[in-house]
Amino acid sequence: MAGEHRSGCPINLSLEVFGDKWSLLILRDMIFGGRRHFRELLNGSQEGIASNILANRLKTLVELGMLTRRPDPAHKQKAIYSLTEPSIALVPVLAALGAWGRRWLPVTEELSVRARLLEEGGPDLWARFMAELREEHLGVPTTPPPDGRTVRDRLQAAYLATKSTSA
Amino acid sequence: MAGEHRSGCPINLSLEVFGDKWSLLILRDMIFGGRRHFRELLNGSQEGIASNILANRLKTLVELGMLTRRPDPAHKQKAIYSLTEPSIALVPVLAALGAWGRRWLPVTEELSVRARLLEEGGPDLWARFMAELREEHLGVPTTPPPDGRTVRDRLQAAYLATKSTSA
DNA sequence: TCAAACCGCTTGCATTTCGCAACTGGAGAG
DNA sequence: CTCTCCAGTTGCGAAATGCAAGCGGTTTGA
Repeated sequence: MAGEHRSGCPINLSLEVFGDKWSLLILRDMIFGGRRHFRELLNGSQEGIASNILANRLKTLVELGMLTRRPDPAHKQKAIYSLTEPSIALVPVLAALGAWGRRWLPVTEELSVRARLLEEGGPDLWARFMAELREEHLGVPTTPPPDGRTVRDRLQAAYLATKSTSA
Repeated sequence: MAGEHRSGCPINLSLEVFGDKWSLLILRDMIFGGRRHFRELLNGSQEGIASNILANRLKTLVELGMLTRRPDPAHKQKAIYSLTEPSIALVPVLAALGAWGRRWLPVTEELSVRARLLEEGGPDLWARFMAELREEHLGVPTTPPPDGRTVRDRLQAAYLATKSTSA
């Protein structure tokens, strides 16, 4: 499975992990949307991923160590997907990518407000967000949110507020 | 050509631009390797891109506004590709991606030393590098390098030094 | 108790993209 | 005049993509 690499360049190796149109969107939905189950990822996808492609990407992301998969103890047929440290560490990459896309591409207001907040928050906000993800996905305890709301809640609230005013 | 977008999310739109295994490598070779011609990109590619794929990607990158193409006045059959402001603005994204890949993937020492310097240099170094790229590709004058060497020269020198010691 | 909805996928199949190798017409150099 | 270089192009088999339908099992709600 660990096939040959085209080169040992960090950018190339990164592209070998998520150099396709879907993998990074799945990670985005898990990171920012808090999705953990197959159906949540399938039905919640803004872009409409097909189930076979989702299944295939989840499998390879698990094989690559970007995700882990375990059965849901409360629901025998559900599987829970969790982020790993490498995928949590993508937060700054997603922030940079979101900032670039927001500046140069025809984004919609409501779907880019999260990117704006993440950009404005800077490395401190990213670190806080990553700590919350570690708690949620890896069980690593963190301090409670400074203002009582998690970073994801704040991003989500901003998204919903923008959506309602632009509707 | 400006077909439909799957969504207005900045991450998704970014992936629609370079969500494949080659486009970002071409931009990387132009940004860090200083390549401007088809043959330079074809023969200099660490990863061995095929000529039809290179031609196809250059065409779509031009159509998307990430590159411009013009004939070489000194050599009638040569074409010169130039970065545009959006592609120059990818420097922070490439820095973040390189830093991530360097930390989590099996990179080689010589091919990741550039990523390390870029990470250590931080936003100031990125801004300096982007100014040099604007001068080189867009004709926007900038101040001479503070220490007499361009950022790309410094990155390249570090790469060559690492390569010779690990050979 | 039993049907309906939901669970994570899998399968079949048509379309698109990828990628190798060979090749093209034209220009530059000696 | 010929050899090399130039930016691609063409043909074609292999692989990936994507749509729609289906699968065996589980949970839910009446």
